Amino acid sequence: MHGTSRGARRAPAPEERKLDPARSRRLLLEAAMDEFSEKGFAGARVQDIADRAGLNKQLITYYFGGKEGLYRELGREWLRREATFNDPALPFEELLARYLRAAFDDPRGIRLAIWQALTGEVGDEPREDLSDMRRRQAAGELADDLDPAAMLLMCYAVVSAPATMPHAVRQIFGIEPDSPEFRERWEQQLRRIVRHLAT
Amino acid sequence: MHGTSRGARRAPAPEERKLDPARSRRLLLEAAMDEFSEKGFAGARVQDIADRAGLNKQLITYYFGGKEGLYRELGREWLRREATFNDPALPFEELLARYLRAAFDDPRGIRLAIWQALTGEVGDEPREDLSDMRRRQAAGELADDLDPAAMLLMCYAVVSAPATMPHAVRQIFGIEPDSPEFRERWEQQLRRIVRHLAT
DNA sequence: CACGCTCTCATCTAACTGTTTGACAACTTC
DNA sequence: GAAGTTGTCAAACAGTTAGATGAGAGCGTG
Repeated sequence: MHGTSRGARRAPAPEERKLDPARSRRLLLEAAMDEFSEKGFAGARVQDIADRAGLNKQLITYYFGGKEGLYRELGREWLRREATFNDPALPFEELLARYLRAAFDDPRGIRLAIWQALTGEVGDEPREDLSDMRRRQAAGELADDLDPAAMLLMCYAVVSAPATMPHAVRQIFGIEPDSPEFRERWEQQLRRIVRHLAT
Repeated sequence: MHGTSRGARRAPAPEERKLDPARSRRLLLEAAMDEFSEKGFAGARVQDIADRAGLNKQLITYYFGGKEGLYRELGREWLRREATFNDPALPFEELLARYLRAAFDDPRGIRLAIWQALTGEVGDEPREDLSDMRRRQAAGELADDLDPAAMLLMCYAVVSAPATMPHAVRQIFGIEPDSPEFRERWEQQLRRIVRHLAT
């Protein structure tokens, strides 16, 4: 494209701008996250994404090269965010609770991941690091007869459960999966389960 | 093209009987289960279902009134099958293992359920019965401080996990979710977890 | 054999979807 | 302020899909 000769662009009108590429990109990505996490790739409509962003659908092609490009960009972006979470200093119980709350507050990432899993899309995510879990096991936070890998998968499963099987929540608990009551109850139970698995 | 009345149909499998409505229905349902569980409702193609069944796609309209009718029928059928499973005489650990093996042997039902959950379809499934779990808790199969409802949801989650998050399995365990190695390892770990939760 | 149910095949169409095209306004640069 | 670039939009386009229709073959039964 244009060479690096272009210096710092003139301050782009701090207040209100009619043409704001960065803003448009962001709006589209945000709208796409909503739509794709809600309906999946096949179910999502480019028109709906554009409508939600309040922009013309043609901009999806313009900025991302089409529906699929937008979808991929979304996956990449979310992967970046995902990485910065683990805190070795926290007790495992707290760490799990943190993940759980994040999942409740914004289930879109989880829904997107599940959809990718169901449609058999393979992301190039790196091998999961088990060293932290092993350390916790050595420190007595996890019983010796349990497999750190299995523990991790179980955690993924139970944190995602409210998002992936809301129908089961309604059936079993008789309350809405996103209600404060359920959030609290599920978190407390997970805490207890983790405690049981430490001994 | 078509003008010549083609009396020579392509060899219609001499020994196999044609014109068998029950068989056609079954073939279509089976093929539909494959396709829908694999690609979801929006992603599945009527043509593909017909191809897989080795039948004409028009029969889908003929027997089920269209794609959606077939989809609904599928949900109803699977619900019926699901019901007959619980065996109160079995130790909980064994019961869980049974569910797990069933899930491994045929993940289509689980995949379909997850897809329904993601797309927000509400089946009219009955309220889940917790009495058996309560009985087990009273009998000492589940620690007193744990919620039977939470236990049940956790079981659903961990049994479904290999089907709903195969990518996580590959990341964490480094093996294929449907490999015998993983099946065995996951079952053993779930058994141990259940044991931990009994005390 | 004639009749009705089962099934195949080819064709059509109506709707829908993602993308392309072209016009044009907003903005930058000189 | 003029020229050129970038951002945005509306309409047209091309591909796909589910479903309808009609002609007709296979097959059991009266």
